[in-house]
Amino acid sequence: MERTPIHRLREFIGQKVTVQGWLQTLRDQKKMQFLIIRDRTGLVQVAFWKANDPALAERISTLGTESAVTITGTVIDNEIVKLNGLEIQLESLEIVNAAEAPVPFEPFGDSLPSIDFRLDWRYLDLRRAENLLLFTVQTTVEQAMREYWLQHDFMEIHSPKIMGTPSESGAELFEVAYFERKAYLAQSPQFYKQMAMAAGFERVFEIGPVFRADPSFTSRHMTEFTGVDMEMSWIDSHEDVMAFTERWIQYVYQVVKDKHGDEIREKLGVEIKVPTVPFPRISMHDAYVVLKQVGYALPPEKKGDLDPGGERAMADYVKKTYDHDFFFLIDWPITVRPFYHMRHADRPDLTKSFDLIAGGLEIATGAQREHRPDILLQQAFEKGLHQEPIQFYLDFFRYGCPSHGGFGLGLSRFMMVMLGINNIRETVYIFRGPTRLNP
RNA sequence: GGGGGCGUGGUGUAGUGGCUAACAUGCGGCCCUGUCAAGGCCGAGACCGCGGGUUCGAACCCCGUCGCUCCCGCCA
Repeated sequence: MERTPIHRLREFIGQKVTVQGWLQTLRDQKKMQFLIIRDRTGLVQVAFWKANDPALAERISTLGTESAVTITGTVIDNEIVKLNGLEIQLESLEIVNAAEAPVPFEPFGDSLPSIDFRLDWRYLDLRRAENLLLFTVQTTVEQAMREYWLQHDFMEIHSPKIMGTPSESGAELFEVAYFERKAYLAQSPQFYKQMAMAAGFERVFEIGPVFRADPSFTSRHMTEFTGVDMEMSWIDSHEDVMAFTERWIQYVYQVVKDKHGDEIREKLGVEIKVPTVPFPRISMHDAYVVLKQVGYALPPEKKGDLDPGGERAMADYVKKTYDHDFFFLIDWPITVRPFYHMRHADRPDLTKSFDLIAGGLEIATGAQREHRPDILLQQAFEKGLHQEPIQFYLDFFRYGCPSHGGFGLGLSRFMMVMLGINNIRETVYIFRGPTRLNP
């Protein structure tokens, strides 16, 4: 018999149905048993008169909560039932996979264990409605991102995650044994998406894993995460990249709001607010002026950069001044940016780059790239890089490479901001950190 | 790498020098004419992360250690 999802049961009043799901609650009384069954779409009460089949009643009595079961029965409209005013009168039940009792923790209890304990039992944690929603929304987010890109003539690429040479700094690379040699896990698809520009693809995107060997113990860092990257050709400046980015984000927010806005409000208490464009743009120079005005003292060693507190202070300022949750922090000094960022022609000390700050959190970094090989090489030397390891990259710019730029964005950070969740471990399917390799 | 905080039944907490370690939830048993955040009664379950010290006496104070967590650095 075909399975009926719980949220459609009302269409089957008076009919016999099969429901498959998890036993969330069992109320075992003298004459009757009530089972609350949950599937991905909702909850339903199942009622059973023990006298109808004492053997079955006995089996039900032994069921642990969270057991996976298949039940069949007749759907009854019953206004006495508080759960959606309907119930299933049980005819048969198959235990697909019994849950041991007790369960390590109660996913539907009043209080939740610490994040660390829940990560040990992540699959149970993921059964919670909030998590089901989060990853449903993430699916929509990625779909909307792709839709917008495809509507604007982007191509999807998949670049390798095993690299032969440390690309940028080398400090945060994981080393792996590669037959007789060493190899490295990619900490960004940066060079390869730029190669697509040299290849004449003109506009590309990639959603894929990136690895950072940073021993960071914060609520917003991971050693492996999903990077959302794009690169576009024939641009005049980083402004072209920002103009695309803000509309792309606006589109994603709109799709999520249309599709899940009510459920997000209901389950997470968050109102999805579609941002207006353009997002405010604030130069690093102006940010320093603002921070001085609002009395935020940056650590003295910060030269041309902001600390996380400074970013949050700027986010507050932008919220008050422009009523906006996003802003671009632009024109970063060359000292704090990588060698491949293009510099302003009239200000060789400033890069044509930006960070996207959302809700006070750094969620993306972008720039126009330097595509002129002689200047690029010179900038690499200035940063103390050696030519040989990056020669393959420098070669991209030798035989006709258009001007280009793009950004890299952290998917889980994006989800944190969109859904107002303050720990990245909650927004990633399975967390990887310096001391977390399981599950 | 630096700093702060926290480690008490399965889980979440209380207890901060006299503890026979408390409460909630979960678990087991019994009871209950349809429950619905079900309810009632009974029960099992922690030697208080680990090691050392102070003290007549330590879950509680001190030192070390491990784990977790948050912040800074770094960044998406």
